[in-house]
Amino acid sequence: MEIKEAERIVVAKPVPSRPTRSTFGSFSELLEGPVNASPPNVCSETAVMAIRPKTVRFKPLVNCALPNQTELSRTAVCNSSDDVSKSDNKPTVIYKPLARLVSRTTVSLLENMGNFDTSHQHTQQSVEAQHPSQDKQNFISQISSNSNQNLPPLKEKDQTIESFREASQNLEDPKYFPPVAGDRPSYDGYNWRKYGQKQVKGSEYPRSYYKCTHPNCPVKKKVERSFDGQIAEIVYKGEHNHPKPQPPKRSSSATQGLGLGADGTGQDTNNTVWNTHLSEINEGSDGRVVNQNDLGVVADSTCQAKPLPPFIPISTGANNTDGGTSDNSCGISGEFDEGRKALEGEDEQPRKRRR
DNA sequence: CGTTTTTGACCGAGA
DNA sequence: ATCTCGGTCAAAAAC
Repeated sequence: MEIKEAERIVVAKPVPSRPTRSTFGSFSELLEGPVNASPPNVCSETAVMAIRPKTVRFKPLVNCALPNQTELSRTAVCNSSDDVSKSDNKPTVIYKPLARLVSRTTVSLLENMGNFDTSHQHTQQSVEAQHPSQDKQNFISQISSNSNQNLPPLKEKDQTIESFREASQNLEDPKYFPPVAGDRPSYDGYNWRKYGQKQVKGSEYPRSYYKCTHPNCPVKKKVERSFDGQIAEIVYKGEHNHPKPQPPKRSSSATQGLGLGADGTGQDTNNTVWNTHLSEINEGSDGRVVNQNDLGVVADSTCQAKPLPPFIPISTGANNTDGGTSDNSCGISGEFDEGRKALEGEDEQPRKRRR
């Protein structure tokens, strides 16, 4: 692996140099540049295959984000979707929420670029490649399979999808960006307080630990984000013992940003919906892992129309088995939005979010 | 000024 | 008994 990393680095170098596009008007352009450029190269860069973004990336990499992203996208693109299909055959087993989802990042990037469809499948595969472990593969496979196949109509899922779609739409819409009520009130409708962050060994990205800010609420969640702020993985633990805090407003302007993404999910009606979800999720998804393939959907709608979604594995802690699922639904939508925002500019987010 | 985030240290579980 | 690792705590910093 190490060797590959080295290679990867080498490969990555070219990316930074890209900025030759002196005409970068904005950061977004910057992103697009590498991304757009990558596809073509990607194919040619079969070598990239060897390059595995899996490499652990440390915080300081912020500057490297673009390069890495590019890599990711490339890798994703390079990988053939065939493998993905293969993965379908694999048993649907789930697994520890081991962090490992590069795809997210890739997906997000793709989404931004609009090339999304081209790579998301690959992305999954890339993930596999990156993670040889069975569990992971299975996990991924499941995801991919789910995404490719149509998942059972889980309500939660639907909502998620909708929220994502909306979110995606919002993304496209410049208006969307308005930092939604800060980051705390996650779009999932709950308020979270970060109480820790750590670089987990197996995961590529740092893992953040959040607690629900509600007084007696034991719910916690772990979120792994790529540098670009995209959520690689979310794991919920526990169950909210309180209704969602009602966002101050979502009827008018602000509503667009927050409301759509999260609310579209049904937050306005939240509690009710949540409960529904709880039961639903528990049964349907085992109450453990929720694929966010739907994201892909979002991307799809946004970009081209391709069903393959990036997946974001969301896992709930064992506790959720009983009913913590509500968290899931919440978190999912919320996190996505966050991720999206992150896409816009992770660096700035923290600032914006805070007051 | 109050709240949240950051981040290193600490703790417990598992190997 | 020791080591590793994930999760949490809590002081300091940032907003």
